Amino acid sequence: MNFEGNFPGVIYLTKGKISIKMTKEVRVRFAPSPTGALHIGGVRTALYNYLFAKKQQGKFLLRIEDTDQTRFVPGAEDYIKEALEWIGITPDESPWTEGPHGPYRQSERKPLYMQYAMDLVEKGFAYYAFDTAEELDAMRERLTAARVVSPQYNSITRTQMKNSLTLPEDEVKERLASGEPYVIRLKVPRKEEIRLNDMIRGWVMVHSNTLDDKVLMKSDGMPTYHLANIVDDHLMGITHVIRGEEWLPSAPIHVLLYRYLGWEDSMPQFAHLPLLLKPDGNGKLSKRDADKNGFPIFPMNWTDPRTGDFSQGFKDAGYLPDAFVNFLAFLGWNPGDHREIFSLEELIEAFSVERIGKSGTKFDINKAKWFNEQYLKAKSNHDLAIYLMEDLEKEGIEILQAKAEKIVSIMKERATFPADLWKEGRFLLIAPTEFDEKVAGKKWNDDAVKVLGSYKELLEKFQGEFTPETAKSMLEQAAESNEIKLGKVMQAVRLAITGVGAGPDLMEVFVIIGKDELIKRIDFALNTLEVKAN
RNA sequence: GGUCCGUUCGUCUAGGGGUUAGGACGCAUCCCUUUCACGGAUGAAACACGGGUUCGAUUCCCGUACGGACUACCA
Repeated sequence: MNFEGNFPGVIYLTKGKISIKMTKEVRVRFAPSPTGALHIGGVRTALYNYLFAKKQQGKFLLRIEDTDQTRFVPGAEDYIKEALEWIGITPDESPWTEGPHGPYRQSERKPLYMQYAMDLVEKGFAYYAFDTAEELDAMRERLTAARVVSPQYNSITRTQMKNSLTLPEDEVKERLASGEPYVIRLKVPRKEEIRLNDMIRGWVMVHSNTLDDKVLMKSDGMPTYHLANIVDDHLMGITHVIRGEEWLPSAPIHVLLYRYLGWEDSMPQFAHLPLLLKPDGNGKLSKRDADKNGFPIFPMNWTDPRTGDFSQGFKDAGYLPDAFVNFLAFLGWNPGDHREIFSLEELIEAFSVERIGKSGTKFDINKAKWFNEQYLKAKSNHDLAIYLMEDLEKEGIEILQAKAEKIVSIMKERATFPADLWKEGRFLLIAPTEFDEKVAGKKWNDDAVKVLGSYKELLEKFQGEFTPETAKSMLEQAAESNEIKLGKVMQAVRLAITGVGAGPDLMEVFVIIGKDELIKRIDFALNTLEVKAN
């Protein structure tokens, strides 16, 4: 991290150890726009902000950036709230837990912004513009036709447009008084080198002649992102702005705004995060890629209220929140050692902006699955059993907690998602009605028929406690009495009982199924399967 | 096109002027085992290219290529 400028703290050297004491509380914000479901990239931005804040014992705020009323999507705000809740990060200040700097919804802060825009106009750093959309289009077309490389409203073109810089003062007043629509634009200086020290990228320099006169106040009286975010960050005491790389090109505008508003001394430090890229090929990760490759891109299910488009979320696909967070944290960051599994608490402890990478990160769903498996295996049988029982309930099946735990204990090694517990362990509770033909063709033979026949008899006579050990010894006995090696028929036995050729330890399976049911299944298999193999 | 950002195994990445370039996912093989899985072991697999600087560059500098972001009265 580069602490040039306004490092909000003091560095102490005690007993050879460097300790940093923050004299100014670290305050960061996540500022999504409620225009739809929260994209996974946005969730990661929120996570990194949170981790940074908590690591510094600072505050994490959530601010809703809803200055574009045309893009408002009902439900999006609740979605953001619930998504953050799901991954376990709670904002210290938000529209729902107001702090000292509210409101936390920009639409509710509307009356605040105009005075700052006016301040800029008065100081000569901004101006009124009356150009219509058509006039702007015409200007761009004219410039394109004249082979101007990048047509923009800037220090040159503004002299030919309708604004308070070109119009007589009286006319400007008149237009304003008559209620004619207008915007307020930033007057970007013609020749100036704008420098900014990004915590991730170091010094970034941009010449002002490549910047255009950004609209600050829209004709509907709402501020644009550029103005609102600076005003709010300043008013809310934000010390660090951690956001996506897509903001880097407009960061110089923001520096200019801090300067013109007279807030440069308390300007936050910027950190622009690398983008999340498509898994295949190139470009920013989008919902299209997710649909195409069959993986989620949103934290939770989302149905677009305008199109009715449904997207499955990570939560609903069976991802555990801890696993999801762990996976997300490693998309662009690493702790610098070889550890991989981190709880949220551990992530806070290990997190630092210095260890965030610079380059874009391709999205690999396999890694997410691997993390999920790790977390699933680490879960207690007790918790997983509750999950399993809920799944079973949907099919009208009720079992005891103890039995559910037993099932979970042998199934969780091979599950990626909690739902796999039941999906792949179905045969433990429901007898097969058909058999895997491939396995039957290869393994089902006369020997298997003989052994199973004997085994059935032994089971019927058996009185003691049915355990994996007794189940095994009887099966061995059944094989021996037919002078058949048990190993030769094991697969066939498994097939007869479970219907498939693979699964957990068979004796454990037998005990869960139970002696009586076992006998029924042997009968069914013996009556159904035809011997094709030898 | 312009501006800005980036480039280490297929992917996520560690590292950093002298290393057998390390780990993880995935893949392959083997071991464990009644099967599958788990676990363990092993293996294939990378410093974009060209110039400098240097005794030495993957590491520093400059170009080139490639990729990306931005280029709205959207955020």
